[in-house]
Parts: sequence; structure tokens; C-alpha cells
Amino acid sequence: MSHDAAPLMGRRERKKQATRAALREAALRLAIRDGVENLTVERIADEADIALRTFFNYFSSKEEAVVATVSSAAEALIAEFRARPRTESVLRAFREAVLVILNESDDANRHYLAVVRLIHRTPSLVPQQLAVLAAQEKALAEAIRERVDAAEGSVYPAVCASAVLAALRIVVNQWLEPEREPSAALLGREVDLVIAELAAGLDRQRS
Amino acid sequence: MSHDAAPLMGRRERKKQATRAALREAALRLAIRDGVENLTVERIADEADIALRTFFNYFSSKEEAVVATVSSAAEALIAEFRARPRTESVLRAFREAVLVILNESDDANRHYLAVVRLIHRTPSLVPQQLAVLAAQEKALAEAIRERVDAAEGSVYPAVCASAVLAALRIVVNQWLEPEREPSAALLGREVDLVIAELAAGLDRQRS
DNA sequence: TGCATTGATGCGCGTCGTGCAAGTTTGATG
DNA sequence: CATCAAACTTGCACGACGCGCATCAATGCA
Repeated sequence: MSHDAAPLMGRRERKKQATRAALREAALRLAIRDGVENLTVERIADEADIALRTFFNYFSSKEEAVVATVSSAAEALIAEFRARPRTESVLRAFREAVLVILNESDDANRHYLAVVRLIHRTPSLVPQQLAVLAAQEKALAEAIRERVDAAEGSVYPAVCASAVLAALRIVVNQWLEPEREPSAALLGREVDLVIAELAAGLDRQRS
Repeated sequence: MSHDAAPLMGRRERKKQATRAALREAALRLAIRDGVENLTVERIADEADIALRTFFNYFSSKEEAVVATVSSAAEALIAEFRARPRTESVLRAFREAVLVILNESDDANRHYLAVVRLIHRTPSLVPQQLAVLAAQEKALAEAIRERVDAAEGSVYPAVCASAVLAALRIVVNQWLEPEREPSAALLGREVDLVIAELAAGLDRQRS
């Protein structure tokens, strides 16, 4: 998406990013292979050929390293959301952003799905995932606030951001609940449905 | 609300509850006094006069013990929600349940506010809080599903539960952002506003 | 080339979290 | 009431964790 900008960062910054990425990928690979419970920081550091102590300069726990991928995905999603034309409403823009991300199917995307699957079978990672999402909620809320030009004290941006991310998370989780093909089309339909619900309002009565 | 039922639990279960409560309250007290970072499991165990090893029979980390109070509060809220008459719509019933809980102002309530304040000034606890909320989301989603008699595969209950809990969390957080009186009335008004937004739908355009 | 900044690494220490094997309390049974 | 099994508490030990600190190496700049 936005990497290897030549003189944007010097050798220093590039090496940092490389180290971080190496640790992130090593953590994910080992976590998938052996399970998070049979995973030590030392193994991750060895796999990435980084000193044990250095690991903690980048991540404060192995869980953080494993889940770091979803942070990247969320950032990409929010960037896409910001890039949508201002004529689109909030939910519309979000829907389009999700579909764009889904149809990219590059490395980041596959890594993201791998992490989500891993989290799905490793409940102990859920807190970490939620922590990452919560951090991104702030960013998304700010983007929403700008889009609708809401007042400072309004709770709408925060609530909308939270609801929308939660809805996406729920749909994705349900989507990989049974054994399914990685049918992006089906997931896209589910996204449309849930966004329609958010738009229509969440109140209901016994039918 | 529903305690000390005489022969509902034998001495065994009662002692377990007492131990758990003692640890929970000791953890909260020390965390408020010294800050979560200057807090060790050993100190908590000593304060509650429980063996260090025994602590881990109840909680797997000090954070879990500190945040355990919000779990109780959420359970009480959901129980109240379930008790609302079925003629009330989902959001209406939730609003009433929140107001009932807010106006109780018993010990549990004060403890809950204390925990929220603590989390508010201790970002490292947010993941734990979200984990607890996520666990309760399932219960609330099930309650919502029963209320509206939704189908099994529907995402509405989960999305609604998540959105509603997130909205409540956001409102409470914003409510204790500046120095305010513990004015339950003001909080009640904010709850009404945010629930009205959820009911009206979350889509918006630049005005 | 010399120098200041910043990251990488090794070391040490206190804490964490848990398996294991006792000892103790509880509730049930005859 | 005596006895027993299940469940809970506790101490012990051990590996892993997370970080402060000092040191070395790499980088960017004048």
C-alpha cells in the first residue's frame, strides 16, 4: 500500500521497520504452527534472528506481536475510508472501503485472515485484538467526525466508529465459523446486510 | 440484588464467593491507592489474607481481579434487561434497565464507578475491560435474541448487543471526562440521547 | 573525519503463572 | 457419629516474562 518510499526514511528507519516486520511475521508463523500457548518470546526472537532483549524494544508481549497484523489492516481500512469522496455518507463510505480492502487480496490481506483465524481458535488473544481495535476506534471516530463535520462534544463519531468496527468483527467471525470457502463475495453480502441494519436503526420489537 | 440466599449454596460455595469478593475488593482498593503499576499479586493476597498461590485459583492476573467488578455490574444490567416486560422494544428495555441500575446507588454501584475511574486513568486496563465486556456481549446478545425472537443465524443480536454496550461505555467515559458531580440525572440524559441515536440509525452525511 | 544520536545487545532482578504434591475443609453416606 | 471422597488451600519449585541499566555498534550530520 505505502511502503519503500525511497528517501522518506533513512537506512535507520527502514531497518526498524524491517526488524518489526520480521518479528511480526515470525510471531505469526510460529503461533500458527505451534499454537500461542506453546510459544515463547525466545523462539520468536530466534526465528527472526533478533536478540531476545531487542524483541521488547518493539513489542511488550508475544501476544502483541502476533496481533500486530490486525493493526495494519485496520489502519489500511481507515485510510481507505478517509479517501472516499465526501459525497458518500458515513456507512456508505465505510462499506465501499471494506469492499476495496477485501478485493485487494494481497499479502497483508492473507496475513490478516490468518490472524483472525488464529484468534478465532485462541480465545486468550481476544483481549489483545480488542485493545488494538479500541486504539483504532479513536482514529476512525476522528475520521467520521471530520466527514460529518460533527461538534467536538458529540458522541456520534465514537459510537458510530465502535458500532461499525464491532459489526465488521462480528460478520467476519461468523463468516469463518463453519468451514467455508474464502468467498469474498459472500462476505461482501454479509457486510452489506449488517450495514443496512446499522443504517435502519437498532431498535426492534417482538415481531 | 440477589445475595445471601440461605440454603441455595452450602458453606463451601459461600466461602468461595467470600474469598473471591475479598480478593476483588482488596485488588480494587490497592489499585486505587497505589496505582496498578505499583501493585503485585502478593500485596493483594496479603491484603485479603489469602495465600499467594490461592489467588491464582480465582484470577489469572491482577488486572483480572481489579476489573472483575465491571463483570458483576454488567451481569446485573443484563439481568435487569431480561426482567423488563416483553412489550418494551430492545432499546427501550435497555434504557430502562440502565436507569434502574443507576438509581440503585448501592455498594456495587459505587464500586463500579470506582473501577471505571481507575480504568479511565490506567489505559493498560482497557483491554481487560473490553475482554469482560466482550464476554458479557454474548449473554446480552442471547437476551436480545430471545426478546425479539430472532432466527439463529441472525447477526442482529450480536451487533445490537455490541453497539449498545459500546454506547454505554462511551457515554460513561465521556461523562467522567471533566470534573463532574456524580450527577446520575445528567448521565441518564446522555444515555437517552445515545440510545435515540442508535434507534434512529447510524448513517449520516455532511450536513 | 569526528561527534552526537539512536538502536541492538547482554546481564540481572523481581514478578508472573502454573504443575505438583502435600494438608485441610466440606458434604454425603452408612 | 464415624468415615470417606471430593473439593479447596497452601507451599514449593521452575520456567517465562518484562524491564532497567550499562555497553557496544550503526547511523546521520557538520
